[in-house]
Amino acid sequence: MDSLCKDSDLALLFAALADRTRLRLLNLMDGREVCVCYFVEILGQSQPKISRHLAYLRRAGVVTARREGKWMHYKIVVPSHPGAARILGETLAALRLEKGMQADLARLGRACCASQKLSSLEGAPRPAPIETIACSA
Amino acid sequence: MDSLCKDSDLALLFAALADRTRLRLLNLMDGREVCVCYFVEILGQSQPKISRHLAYLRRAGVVTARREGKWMHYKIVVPSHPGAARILGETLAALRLEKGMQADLARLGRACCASQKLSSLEGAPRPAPIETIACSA
DNA sequence: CCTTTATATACGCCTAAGCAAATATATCTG
DNA sequence: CAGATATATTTGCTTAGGCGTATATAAAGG
Repeated sequence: MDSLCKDSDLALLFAALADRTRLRLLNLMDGREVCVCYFVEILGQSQPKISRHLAYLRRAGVVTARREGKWMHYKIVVPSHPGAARILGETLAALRLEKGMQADLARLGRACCASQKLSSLEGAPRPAPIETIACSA
Repeated sequence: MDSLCKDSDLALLFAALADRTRLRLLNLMDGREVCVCYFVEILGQSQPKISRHLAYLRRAGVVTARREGKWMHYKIVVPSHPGAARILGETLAALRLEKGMQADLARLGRACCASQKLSSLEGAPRPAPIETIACSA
């Protein structure tokens, strides 16, 4: 089931974070639950690729999925391991400072407001804010 | 030269941290410069394996090496990227809480004091404390 | 110089995991 | 039930990187 389960909890978390695409996904999920269709739209990458990375994050216990009709919503899970939670929080804080990550969030905002117009997102459920992740920053 | 250079600075750091052996090495280097012979002795793993992981950490910019005669000393480099520095600091703090990591440090202390007796470490240079890594914890 | 000691690198093997393209599944709608 | 839509998984290929073993390099000492 968990092909990427190495040994240390932390090593597992780090493996999940060691990919640019997954960092971009996590940044978009920082503080909100996001529908897969937005990831595809915003990252401009293939739907199977997005799904694969989301599956990886899910297997690593970093995110959870919730189905709502045809749509799947993903959000970040605060790790039970306190150290992991702090590291994830620091990671999200660091991502917030990156230009590219800010651009992704800006596109999310725009896609959200334009979801009635963008044919690709017509009727898609809007990203919903959730309780903010504990962040020591 | 940098076969593991992906794209994001952070993804590179996380890849370096995504291995149990490397986390053990970093834990041993937390706050001190350590000679390779101690790593081999304490982790109880083959010298080439230790060297390979140290090379990986060096290529990732997480540690630097210093030669002293026959011996090589490794120590942690505080990343110039502030976010990376915080994440590394949190990581080291989290490792300090792990039983296995504490056991490694205990063995380091013992190996250090017994280095005249342990034939494998006879004459090996002792680990030296250095300035502590910035740690937000 | 030749040997020993300490460390690094190369080689061969194997698995994890990245990608694109194709296909499967689940849900809604008519 | 038959599409259409949204998402997930499989397949096939390629590369990174883990491991053990063997070998290379660097320094020290006779």
